[in-house]
Amino acid sequence: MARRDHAVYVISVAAELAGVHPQTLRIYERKGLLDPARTTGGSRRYSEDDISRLRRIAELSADGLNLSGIKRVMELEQENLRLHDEVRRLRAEAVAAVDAVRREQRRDLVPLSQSIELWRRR
Amino acid sequence: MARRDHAVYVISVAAELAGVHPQTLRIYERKGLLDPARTTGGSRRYSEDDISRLRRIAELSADGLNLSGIKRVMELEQENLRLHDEVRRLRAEAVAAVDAVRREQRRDLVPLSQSIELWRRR
DNA sequence: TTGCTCCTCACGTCACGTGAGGTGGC
DNA sequence: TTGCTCCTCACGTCACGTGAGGTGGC
Repeated sequence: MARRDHAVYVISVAAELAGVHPQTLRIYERKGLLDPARTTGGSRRYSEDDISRLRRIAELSADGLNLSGIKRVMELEQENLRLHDEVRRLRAEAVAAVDAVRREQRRDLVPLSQSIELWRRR
Repeated sequence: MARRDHAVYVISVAAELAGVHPQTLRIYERKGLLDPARTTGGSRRYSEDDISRLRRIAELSADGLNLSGIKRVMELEQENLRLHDEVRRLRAEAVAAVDAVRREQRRDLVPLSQSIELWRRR
């Protein structure tokens, strides 16, 4: 499987994979909806990530959103995903922190007989 | 100050406050962008919350989003706000949980002299 | 040369805002 | 009665997708 960020598809193939007109891809790019790589000759090359993004654009477009809306929605969805991850991370961290405190304090405890011994030798 | 969810504005006033045509408000409603209260006679009554929402709609519209996009964006913004709150709450909770464990374990500790006394009387 | 790419321009369609027109209740 | 509300319908404008037309490099 190719690296998802490896740009391999020319515009006609990308358009076919996304089910849209090649010219439409150029419009999306002009609107800032995606930014495919370019060959040294100046041709566009689309990655697997670009194709996913194109499919998401197609979905939102089918839902009736215009391009400004699609752009904003995809930004918000990304932010949203980041926040979901943050919540998951924080939940795990909270549990780990409590465990750590418990473990640390248990390490500080000493059996009574040993404490007495230490106290006598003081 | 009126309760923010208290519906007091008739459509002409709401339109004026939001800077749009009354007919536009009816379109927004049909599109599911907001849902003002109704009098028993069937007239719309807008609350302060509705006006805020209308202002946000006007902003997004000025940014070039169409109504489908505005709807989706406002839903995502709400979800986003909820997640931000969740993150803030979790951060506070994590600190509180660690403190609680520390405090609880400190309560379980007994001065050595007292421990010895207890041990002798056993 | 063939078939792609690049770009710009034009047209058709649709969404949406504005407004007119006719209705009914405070 | 006056001025609001309700609704539907029609028009103008704009966004966007499609396609044509002409160009240039593998």
